Amino acid sequence: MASSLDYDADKDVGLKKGAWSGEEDQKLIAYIKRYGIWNWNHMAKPAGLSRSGKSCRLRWMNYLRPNLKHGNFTKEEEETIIRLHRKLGNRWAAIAAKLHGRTDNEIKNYWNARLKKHSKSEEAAAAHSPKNSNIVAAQEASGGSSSSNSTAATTEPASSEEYNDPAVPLARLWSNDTETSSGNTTESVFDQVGSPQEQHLLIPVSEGTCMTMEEDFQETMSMIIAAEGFYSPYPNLQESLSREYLIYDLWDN
DNA sequence: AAAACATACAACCGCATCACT
DNA sequence: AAGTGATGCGGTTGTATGTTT
Repeated sequence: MASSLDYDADKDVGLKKGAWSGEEDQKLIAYIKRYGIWNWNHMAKPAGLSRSGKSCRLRWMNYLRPNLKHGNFTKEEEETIIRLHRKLGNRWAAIAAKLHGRTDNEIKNYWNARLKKHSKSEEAAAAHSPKNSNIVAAQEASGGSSSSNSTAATTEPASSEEYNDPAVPLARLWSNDTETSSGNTTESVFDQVGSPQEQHLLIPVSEGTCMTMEEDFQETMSMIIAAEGFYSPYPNLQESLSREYLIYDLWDN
């Protein structure tokens, strides 16, 4: 059975695929900030996105979610991954759970890159030491030895400061949020008015008046689009993120 | 300078599992 | 208990970017 989040692949040919634009990021963040996460399949449309729920979820979980770290892994993180992988195997989500701010996807990518690099050197090494495993080789390569000239760590582990830097802007986006550890916002309009299903996608906008979530969101977005001002955390997210700050200013006040 | 190759990472896909009715 | 929808996970692919030849 295809899951509901797979439906897009089969039916909704019109849905956009591929890399997310800054504008799309902006819409998704703004929408979640305002309404919270209630149903990925039904959130995309009112958020103004021609994306599948699955795509939205993935983008959120792997990139837009607050408190995510971006950038190179630290030595400590690297060692943790190796240790946990030895213990848990390819259970990336479980490993990610132990590394705050890192996603399973990121860890998986990192590990696979390492394994690829190591598989070659390991084959050579295997001639000398047949018992060597990928994990051991990876551990040795990343190990504390000063001569960790491992090919694996081409992405040389960054200092804490280094890897923190790129994450700052997104972290700032969410710095004033109340959220769960999983990154889901816990306070949304639904805390006051009930779930979207319950409210038939209607939210109160003033005394005695309601509008649909889509209308409300579009109205807010139009205000934001009209605004100016930039903050440029990521080169490719320049405009979107700057708009985000304006969004939060508007909504927080 | 340009082509070929390597690398990193974002995103997609299919399946498993969970939750609800 | 079975059916259905929603979510999560891991494997894989596509592509942008960097490096080498």
